[in-house]
Amino acid sequence: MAGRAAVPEVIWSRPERTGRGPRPAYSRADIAAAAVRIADAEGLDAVSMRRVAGELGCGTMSLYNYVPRKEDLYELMMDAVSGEHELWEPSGDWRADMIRVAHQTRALMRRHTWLPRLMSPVYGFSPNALRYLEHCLACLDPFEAPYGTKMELVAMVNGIVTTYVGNEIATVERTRSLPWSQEQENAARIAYLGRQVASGAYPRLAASFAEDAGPIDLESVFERALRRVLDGFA
Amino acid sequence: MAGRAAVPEVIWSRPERTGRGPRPAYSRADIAAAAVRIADAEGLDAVSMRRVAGELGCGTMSLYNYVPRKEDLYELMMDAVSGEHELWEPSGDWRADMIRVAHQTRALMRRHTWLPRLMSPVYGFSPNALRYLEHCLACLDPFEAPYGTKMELVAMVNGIVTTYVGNEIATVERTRSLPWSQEQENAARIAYLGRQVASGAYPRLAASFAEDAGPIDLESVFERALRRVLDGFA
DNA sequence: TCCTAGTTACGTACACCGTACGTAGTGCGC
DNA sequence: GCGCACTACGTACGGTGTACGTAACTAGGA
Repeated sequence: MAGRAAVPEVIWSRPERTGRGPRPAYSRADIAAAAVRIADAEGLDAVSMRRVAGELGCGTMSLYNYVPRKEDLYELMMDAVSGEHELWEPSGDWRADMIRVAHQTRALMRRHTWLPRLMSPVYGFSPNALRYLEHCLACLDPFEAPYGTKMELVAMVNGIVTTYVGNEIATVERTRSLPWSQEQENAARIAYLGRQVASGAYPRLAASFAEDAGPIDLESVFERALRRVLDGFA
Repeated sequence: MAGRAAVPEVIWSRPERTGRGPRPAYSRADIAAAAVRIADAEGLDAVSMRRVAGELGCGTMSLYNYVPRKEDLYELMMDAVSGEHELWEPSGDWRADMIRVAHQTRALMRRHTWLPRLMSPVYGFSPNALRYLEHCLACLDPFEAPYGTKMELVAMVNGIVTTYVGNEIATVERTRSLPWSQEQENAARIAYLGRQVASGAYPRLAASFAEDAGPIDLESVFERALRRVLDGFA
């Protein structure tokens, strides 16, 4: 009666090892690492129970001893990458610390491009997620406000990072399964947009199109967005 | 040679009707409406090619005459709900107008709970998406800034709405496919969180937990976040 | 010490998915 | 009026998550 609970169950409340029966061949960390490896290399859609089991070298259904549902596999993955956050002694300048947190999270997400798609408060309860949240709150110690407000700030920063990185990598991830390249895709969409805009139906869009802003630097767009949000809090 | 292009193709650049051959039995609007109806009622995962075809009353493969890939079905859905935005004559107060835009989008997303999951710049080229963007830019006419900045503002507002509504409905959507209710799920997670926090490993989290803030009102959390972002721009 | 109950391991099977391909019928443009 | 592009759609393939049944194993209680 390992899995199949008829009652809600957080995977983290299940002990990894109970003592009875044969010693499990893999740890949760092994499984998470295998799944993350696949997702990094071939995209989130390549992460199937069969594929992960294959990567581990066991039968497909054996995985279900460790992970009652595929959702929980995602949860293990999220916890594993949350563990990549390197924490530090808060500097005393909460604004600077939050900017550092945000940049680190952005780097994390660009390293694991499937992460924004999986981002959800549902995965906010894992050990490493709690550890990360506690660190954010520690950085916010000098920020005099109720914890409710601090939580809102953390949620906001995480939201911004997720949104921006998600947008940054959307076309990249999308064309992974398509028979043409990202450049071709972009060119086709720009061409179509140009035609629409030239129709005269969207004057301001046309003006925006005409305004030559030079090449856009994703990093600085992100930086500006982040600072504006923090300004809104101060 | 209707579908199956080896070259990138935006669905909107394909004419809905070419003239040759039998008159199509359904319009794109019909198809989008059917898909939206299913997604609203049973969740995005219930939207399959077979299911939509069944809803329309045609064979599964007939759908592929209208929609080369399932992705394009999503694109039709996104355009259809974008069309639900009701636009207005800008008031002259861009801040007020953007707040109104944001609230309307939030309502739209809460009406179609699958929308945040599908939100992506990839779908930003559809007719109704362009119409919506043009409207946002019109609202921002009094805001003196280059179009690049206005675009960043619109992206930011959309991002905030998506993030917040996405978080609001995450557990609701999640438990749709689970054998237990959302309330049970939440209770289980809170209970687990309580146990973790009580362990003493997360002092600030514990303090936050202890701080009785009363029931949280999602609407006002959203409102605060939105105003902070707009403040950051002004 | 032995027994047994709770585990691990995993093969088979089912219902569902997206969609490639082939075939038949239809009606517009030349 | 002919030809061809189009619509319609059945079949089939390789994939998915996972329910279920069975065999092997091992730690705890008698």
